[in-house]
Amino acid sequence: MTVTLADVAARAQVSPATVSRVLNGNYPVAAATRERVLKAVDELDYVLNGPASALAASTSDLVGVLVNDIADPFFGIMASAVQSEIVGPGGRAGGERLAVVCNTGGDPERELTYLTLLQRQRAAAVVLTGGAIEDEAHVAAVAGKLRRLSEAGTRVVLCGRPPLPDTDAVALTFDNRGGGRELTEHLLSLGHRRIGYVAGPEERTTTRHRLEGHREALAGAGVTESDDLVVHGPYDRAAGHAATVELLGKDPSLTAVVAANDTVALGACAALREAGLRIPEDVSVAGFDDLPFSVDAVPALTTVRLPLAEAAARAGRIAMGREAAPPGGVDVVRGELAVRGSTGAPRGK
Amino acid sequence: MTVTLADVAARAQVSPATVSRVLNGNYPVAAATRERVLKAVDELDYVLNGPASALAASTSDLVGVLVNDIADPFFGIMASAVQSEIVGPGGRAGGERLAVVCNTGGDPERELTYLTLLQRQRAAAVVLTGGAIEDEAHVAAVAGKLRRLSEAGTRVVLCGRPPLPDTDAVALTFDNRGGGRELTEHLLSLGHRRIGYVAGPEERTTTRHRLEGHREALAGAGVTESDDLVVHGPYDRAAGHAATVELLGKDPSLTAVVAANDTVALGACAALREAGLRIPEDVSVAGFDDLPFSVDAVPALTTVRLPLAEAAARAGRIAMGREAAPPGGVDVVRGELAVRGSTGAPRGK
DNA sequence: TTGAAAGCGTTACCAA
DNA sequence: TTGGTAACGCTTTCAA
Repeated sequence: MTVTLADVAARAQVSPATVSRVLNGNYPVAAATRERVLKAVDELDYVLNGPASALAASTSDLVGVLVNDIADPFFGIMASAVQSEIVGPGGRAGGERLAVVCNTGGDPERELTYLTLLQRQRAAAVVLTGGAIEDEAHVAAVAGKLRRLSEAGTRVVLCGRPPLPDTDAVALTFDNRGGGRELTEHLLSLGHRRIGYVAGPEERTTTRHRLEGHREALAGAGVTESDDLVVHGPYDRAAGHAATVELLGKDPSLTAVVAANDTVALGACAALREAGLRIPEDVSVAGFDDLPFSVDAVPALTTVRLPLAEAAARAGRIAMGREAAPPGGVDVVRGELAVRGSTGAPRGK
Repeated sequence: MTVTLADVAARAQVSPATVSRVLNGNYPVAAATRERVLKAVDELDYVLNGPASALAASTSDLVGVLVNDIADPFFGIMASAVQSEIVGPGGRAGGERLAVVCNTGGDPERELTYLTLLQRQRAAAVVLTGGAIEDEAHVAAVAGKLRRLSEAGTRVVLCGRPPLPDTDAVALTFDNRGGGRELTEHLLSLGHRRIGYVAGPEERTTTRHRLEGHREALAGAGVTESDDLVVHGPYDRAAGHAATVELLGKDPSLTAVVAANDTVALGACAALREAGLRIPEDVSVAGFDDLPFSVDAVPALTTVRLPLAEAAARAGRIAMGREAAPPGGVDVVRGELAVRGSTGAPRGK
């Protein structure tokens, strides 16, 4: 029915072994022979059987990418950056790798399930993106799974979450605490004192670190007026909207809002507009990430840029072993502060 | 090294065949035996070897999802909807399917490459989402690939693009033309006459159909002032921004802008704001899709809602054969008009 | 540089 | 209901 390696071999008058070698390009093959094989492949319209190949070689050309929310552009960027970096060895011909994007929805169970599924597929690498859940049992479970994966030859990369000790997973982390601090320091330097903070979901590393940075900045400036202006919620627009409404209820006189994430920032902006407030004249909004649509969707948005795509790309390279893993298996991408537009000082009063 | 089916069989005192049956749940197995097997699986921490299983069964539990731009929330929604629908037969235990999201970037070559890669993986199904490229040679090439895939047992679904004759691919199409017409009719009914149109990339089915609907509406109303106010560009923010600037240059007095897509609409809004125009007081903006962030990011945005998630979910069901394919293999999701907020009539003048 | 052949871990058919 | 056992299609020593 379907064309197999043997068929190609027969037509090219060589052994199956030779065809395999040509296709994988990992062994010397005479030019003339290679020609003949390639011609046969073409004429027969032969497509390698991935599963068979994976079984024999005990590794597949699949790379798993776990994301918390695939509908969030943040993870779209991560996924596409990884995807563009995962060409494996084999160059032009057989270096094709396939990214399997797994949407965990931030759910611990699904995270584990997907890890098992990827283990089952004998994935070449697994990249876990975004903040991790801070539950001891779950962290241990994930670490265990990752250990098992590495043992089976799967390269593991953590991108945007803390390193996991006792694991040979490479970690690429963002400086969430530092970024959070700088963001709030910036607002403080503009004269803001009553700053609302829309935090991410509880028990998430990114949430905690960014918030800690915010609090450090406030403490450093001796500002206490904003201490109670913190509301937690999921990393989505609706939550940003709801949280901002709540903050305005708590303190209608606040002059700035920090959103723990850009998607959340858009929801915050919507809530402010609905309340009849102008951005940035009445209230300044600061988002954390640097999504393409945030740049001009909200003019004068103050952002702390995290070079996401680059970081994700590096994660991909590290996953594939094309770049030496950093000492200790940990690397940090420093947040870069970028202030745009005319984000204003608090309105006089 | 790694645990195999045989190990489990040995420990459970049964044959490998029986273990396989328990794991797949497709053959009757005595309750007591099943217990024993499951216990052994658990104790040994056994994980099925996907490639081996796929080789033997000549089908994998991978489902490919081709998207034009994974960083666009539109496709994120599609992908996650498909992902939540692809549980295969095998219920609780082994029904786990993995979605392989492939980012074509709208590039014909990559589309074909990914199709080959999925064929290589012996994917259980392939879902092609978003508008198709209107190049005869390319369409033929894709049709050929899809034919080959179906022959090999892969279910093929087209979601948001026209059906492919001579193919047993199920097509789920959006009524782009009708939606485009209604959108512009709505603006016309409000009194707008000079309406700019930011179209998608040329040679794309969605671009053409939506634009045709727009022109139908104009022609139907006998309006000719807007005939030259059409600019093409990619489906992204930057293009929406640039196109709007260009449109304003062509006709500074336009009172409405239709964007062929929500992402584009956001760029258009940004350009209008930069030009000092207010939305919707000075210029009304109408976006085509119904992305979560468009709803309140742009108050009073007029949108034609396409029930994306539902459509994608149905595509998943159809792909998996859980729902009868519609007669002729084609189904149409009708655009639904939703007018929100206070999208205004043109300013007096 | 090339060929022969032994796996790789499951599935599924045929018996029992 | 269960066991035995050929495939499945490729990779990879080992020899030549």
